[in-house]
Amino acid sequence: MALRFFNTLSREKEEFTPLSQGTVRMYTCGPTVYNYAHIGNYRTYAFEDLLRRYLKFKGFRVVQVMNITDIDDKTIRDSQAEGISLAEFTGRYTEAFFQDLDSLFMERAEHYPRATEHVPEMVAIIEDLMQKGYAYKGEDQCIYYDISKFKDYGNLAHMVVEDLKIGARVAHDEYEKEHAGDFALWKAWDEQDGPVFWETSLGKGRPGWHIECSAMSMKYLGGSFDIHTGGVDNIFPHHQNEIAQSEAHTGCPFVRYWLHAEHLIVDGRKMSKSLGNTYTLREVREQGFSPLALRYLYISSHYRSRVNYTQESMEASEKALVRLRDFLVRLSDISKGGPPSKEIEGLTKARNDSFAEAMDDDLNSPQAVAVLFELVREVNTDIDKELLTREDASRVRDLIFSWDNVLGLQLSRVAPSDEMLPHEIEALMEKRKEARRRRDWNEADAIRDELKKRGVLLEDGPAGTRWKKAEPTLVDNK
RNA sequence: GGCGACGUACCCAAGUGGUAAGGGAGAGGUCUGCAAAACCUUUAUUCAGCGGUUCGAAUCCGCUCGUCGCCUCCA
Repeated sequence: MALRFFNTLSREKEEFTPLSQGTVRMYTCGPTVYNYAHIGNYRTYAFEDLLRRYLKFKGFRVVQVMNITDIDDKTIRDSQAEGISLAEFTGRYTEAFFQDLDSLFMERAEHYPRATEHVPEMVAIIEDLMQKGYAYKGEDQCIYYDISKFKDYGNLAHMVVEDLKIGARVAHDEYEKEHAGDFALWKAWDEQDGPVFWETSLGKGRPGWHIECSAMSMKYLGGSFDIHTGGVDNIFPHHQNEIAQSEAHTGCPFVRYWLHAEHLIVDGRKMSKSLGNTYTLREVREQGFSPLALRYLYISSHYRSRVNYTQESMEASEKALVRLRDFLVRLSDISKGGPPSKEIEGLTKARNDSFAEAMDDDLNSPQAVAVLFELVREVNTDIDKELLTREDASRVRDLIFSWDNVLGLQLSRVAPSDEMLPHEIEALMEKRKEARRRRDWNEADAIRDELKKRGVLLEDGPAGTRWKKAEPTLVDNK
């Protein structure tokens, strides 16, 4: 089975092979730390997390770089509005960003370079671009990239430069550029920048936005690397500009596979400040949903489709997770001895093939999740028939854990039911057991209701009474 | 104006030529003192509409309707 990705460059699914065998180098556009990131941002980061996890599942070593944009118009503007330094301001949101990554159980990338720490690298590229004639200094002392010099400009976005409706969103006179499509590599200092500037050979000023990604990706990954990702809105102009800068600088192909994630929408509508529906992770929690349910929502639709965040879709996600967790608890309760069965061995192998087949096909995670649920139902049926031995259960559990290394739903951390309960809860359970023995159902049901109020749910089965917490707890046993 | 995407059940969502996955919700049933969990059955003769190609179309082509994205610093 071959791993295939939809490459924005060709608009086709292409078989994936890394430049150097066994290692994948990928650059993932990270946050601009001027605010708390919203659940739409995390949709893209979750896609990138899924990508890196699946590459590792396939046996690749992954070197992932995610930039932290800690200087741009917004960070400067908003830090000044608060009257604090740029570093203090961006530090706050950078920290919050990493906390959110942890809450969503995203793996850490290998590098998180900050733009402010790579200005010399950017300056070097800009100097080279000027020398080669791809860049010019405007009357305003800003340095611009001349897109007319780069013959393939528009190749990623599949746009013809002449067709661009100039000035659709930016005032013509905002910058003194030769062409409206030219973009700033270096912005000359002005009073609004306050203390934020670098004294360089290019003059006093600060870097433009696009150049940081070229400089930092190539520094950590080389002039040509395997994968570059981001949200669809970055295709043009950001990623197009990165190509123009990088390839003009190095003379070799910049990125081999461009992958872009579609946006998340809320209640069927685009997130926007005016609609007041740009939720942060904190707000998701305040609505009573867990970050893991959000993660489930993310992977339950394909990354190139829009995903719709609604009350209903989040409730469905929570319930789906409960079903998976209940299944794992059920597996761990199996004590039947005996040899492992050939049927379970065959089933797990077949399902693992289906899982990989789905993920190989451009990360079809909804299909992969469907395979997971099929397995759950099939094995549940076997458990009902008392066919499953402890060894079979262990095999199934191992398979699900290996999938979950990709999906990241923390199924291996589901609290086992032999966890210690507070004494008074245990006493109540014992009391109920007595009541049931006396067939005093009123008493037994009253105790069950009482425990439910305390967040403990009871399930009576043939092997005795099982309990679980209403709110799942995760244990750190990884 | 240019380029492009999408429209599958009550909701979410796979499926790109071989006869409609999966999750949630609803209904009925098995099990259970009851409940919960689990399992079984059930809910699209049909994939926005209309034509065409084909032995065969949700899948390919054309048109129509509808929703949406990008077109210069938004994930």
